[in-house]
Amino acid sequence: MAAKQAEVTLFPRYAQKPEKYQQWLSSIQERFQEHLGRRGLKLTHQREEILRCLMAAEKHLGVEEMYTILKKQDPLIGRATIFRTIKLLQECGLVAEVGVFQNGGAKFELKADRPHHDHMICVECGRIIEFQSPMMERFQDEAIKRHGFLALWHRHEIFGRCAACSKKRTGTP
Amino acid sequence: MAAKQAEVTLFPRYAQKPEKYQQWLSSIQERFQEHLGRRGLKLTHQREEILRCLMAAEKHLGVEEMYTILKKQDPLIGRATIFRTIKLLQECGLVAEVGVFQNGGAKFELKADRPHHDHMICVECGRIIEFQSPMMERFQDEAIKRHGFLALWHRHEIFGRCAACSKKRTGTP
DNA sequence: GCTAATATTGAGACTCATTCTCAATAGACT
DNA sequence: AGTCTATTGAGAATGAGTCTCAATATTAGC
Ligand SMILES: [Mn+2]
Ligand SMILES: [Mn+2]
Ligand SMILES: [Zn+2]
Ligand SMILES: [Zn+2]
Repeated sequence: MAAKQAEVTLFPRYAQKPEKYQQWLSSIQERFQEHLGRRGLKLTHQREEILRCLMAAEKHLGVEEMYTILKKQDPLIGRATIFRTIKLLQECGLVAEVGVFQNGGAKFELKADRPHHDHMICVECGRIIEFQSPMMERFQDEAIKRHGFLALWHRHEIFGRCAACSKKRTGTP
Repeated sequence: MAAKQAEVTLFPRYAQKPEKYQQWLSSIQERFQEHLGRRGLKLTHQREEILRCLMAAEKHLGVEEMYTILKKQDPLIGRATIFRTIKLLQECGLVAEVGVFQNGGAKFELKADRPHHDHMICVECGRIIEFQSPMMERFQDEAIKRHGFLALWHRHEIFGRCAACSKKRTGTP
């Protein structure tokens, strides 16, 4: 096969350290492989490429976007395979869904090794702002305990206008 | 028309005070009417019934459920009208969407005059637990400010197993 | 490397929530 | 009542996501 390495944009925190990046890359791939092994599933080129696509993209990707990207390398790839693979990646905690907004479909992001964060989504320009609030998480945990709930995952999304779009508004009434 | 009053289950907090309930009912209807008026829209029987349906039900309702309920009084009502009306009610802040979960469609709840709350959703039995955490909201607001974001609404849903379903599990490995 | 057993794939059919279209009708105003 | 609109419901259309199935790729064992 010896296909030329996909032209990935380096994840910013690894921009200056390609060795580290390679390490990170394989650690994640291993984690995926392990999950597959545990369930008697196989590692295929498609699954590898789909994971690579999510690792390379430094943003929240929709299935259609991934399809467009992946088709360049593998014109025969099918949407169904992307959906199926994303599901597998979610199962093993490598990928999270974000921003199931009214219009288009869901978006996904690589979650591996990234600290937990939530999202503010601009309804004007679609920008997704990531934010962290340890305090918020802490009181969330408290509420969960208070109700004897067993939390598996959560979704906290704030919809509104980003700073840029708010500014634009005030200029034109 | 003089149709017999819909057989509504009283909202619990008004169970002992029917006069207060009537008052609440009309205050909400007025608010809806006002919104319609402001946009040159008309108040129709269907719109009234749909709002009444949401007021009477004391839970989070899906469109299909509402359709079933409403058909009993008006066998000709159409799903499209329900969708359209819900959208109007959301616009004027009377109704909120909750728990767009993987499977079936969205659920809705009457929001008018109820204090803000978030949801824990049991992935086993579908139960929806409402909870409040002023502290959480407070730190959320802080994060919003920090990012210069203008929040319009938010969705904070925790998925997992409710206390009852957790208990059931521990009994059978 | 070759084979057998099994999982995977992609095309396209399918599902199902939501939206759209449009001709008939109902609401608001005078 | 009459006029001017907005609304309605039936059914078609859309679109994300899932399913089916025959062809193919992967893996483990030789
Ligand atoms: Mn994110
Ligand atoms: Mn609620
Ligand atoms: Zn914006
Ligand atoms: Zn439960």
